[in-house]
Amino acid sequence: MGPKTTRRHQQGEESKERILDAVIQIAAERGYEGTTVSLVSERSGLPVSSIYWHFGNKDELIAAVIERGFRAWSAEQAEPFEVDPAATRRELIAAILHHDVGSLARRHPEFLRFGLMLTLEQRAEEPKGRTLFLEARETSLERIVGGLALVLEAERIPDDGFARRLGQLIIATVDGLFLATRASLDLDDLNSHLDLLAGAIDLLIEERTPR
Amino acid sequence: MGPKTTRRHQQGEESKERILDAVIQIAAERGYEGTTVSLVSERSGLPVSSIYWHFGNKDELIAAVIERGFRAWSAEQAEPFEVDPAATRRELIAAILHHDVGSLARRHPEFLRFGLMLTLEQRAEEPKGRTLFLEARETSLERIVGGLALVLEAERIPDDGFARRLGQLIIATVDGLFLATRASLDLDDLNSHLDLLAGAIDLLIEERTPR
DNA sequence: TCGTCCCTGAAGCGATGGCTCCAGGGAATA
DNA sequence: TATTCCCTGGAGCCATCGCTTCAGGGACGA
Repeated sequence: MGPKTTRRHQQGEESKERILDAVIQIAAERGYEGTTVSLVSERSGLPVSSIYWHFGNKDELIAAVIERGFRAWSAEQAEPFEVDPAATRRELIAAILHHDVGSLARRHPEFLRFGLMLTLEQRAEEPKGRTLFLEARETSLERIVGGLALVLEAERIPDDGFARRLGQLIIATVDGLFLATRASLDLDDLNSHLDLLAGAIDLLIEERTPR
Repeated sequence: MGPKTTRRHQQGEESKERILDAVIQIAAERGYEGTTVSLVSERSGLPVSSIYWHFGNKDELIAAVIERGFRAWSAEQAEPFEVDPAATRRELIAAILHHDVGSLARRHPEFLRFGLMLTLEQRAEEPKGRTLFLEARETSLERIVGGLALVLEAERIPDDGFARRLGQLIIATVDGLFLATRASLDLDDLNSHLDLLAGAIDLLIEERTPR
């Protein structure tokens, strides 16, 4: 399975990375349709034939960049993330928000931006990259719902889909806040809005807590 | 100022409408770049030359469709909207949400969808339509902030930008929820999430109320 | 009935889209 | 040194892109 000519193979991997770097940059600016192979070639400094040699066609190229982005983000999510045991519930929720979704907006803005574009689009035949992004998003939802379910359980709140609804609300809000950074909101505002959101979620849970 | 040949002029207006109908349909599916004049011609049944005769070029065409969408939505927002005087604050907030922003998602989904695409995009020269959409969005924010400010005032909560932050949170959430309808959320869920959001806003205000 | 003006139809411009082909170059292996 | 295999370079295919041009057709006021 291993490559025969290591050195040469390594250079190929580097080329792939350079190409994908160019793709995510362009795609985040101009969307699927606006991402042209010749532009990718120009910005990456590699010839068109290399792009096709590595990725086969445009759809696979786009899919590859989504996959790489999701992998990078997943790796970060998997990092253990410690919380002060004395933290309030609200602080705990805020921590989840910042770690799980806020990080996406902060550390992989191009990935999220392009992913949201793909989400909005709809063409005759679904780009592979769109499917991948939606799956990634679903995975992320499950993660958040899992975290919320633990919180609800600790409060003895029966979870009849409540955690899921909260999770959907959270993801939606973060998406929307990120979108707003494309208009007039700046990144610092985004973080403070995340805290506001954490407060709102906390209060919604409080309201449901039996006593 | 009036048209000379009324009948012919009227037909021209109808053609314009048919063209814009085709544009918003295509643009909501495929974005700015994916909206080609020849496709618009095909779907509207009118020749390319008519499109250019009416709108001059592609950028103006896109701008016109955004403008029409915003006008339609504004007209609806301007409609008086009555609230039960006995309504709770939460119900009042929910009513504002449904009337001001929810209506956009429900009644002009293509407009919102395309607008969000434009918001995400960024090309060398900003399309006129994008600027228009962002202005529309700003107007809408002011409206909501105005409504919230009244609520805060009634509760004697000092408004040091709190209303604006809530407004931004609301718009972001609605955008995000709409986005989610492009993935897996259905429209009924959107409405129930709006109520959840109204509850969250209500609780955030409650928390700030001096007593 | 005539001329005017709004709009349409068809043809076609240069540029660019995705994609293919194929002759190599150059490191690794024999 | 000879051979193999990964990758690159560049020319070029055909379709379609945005956009333009211009000769009319048809309803109107005169």
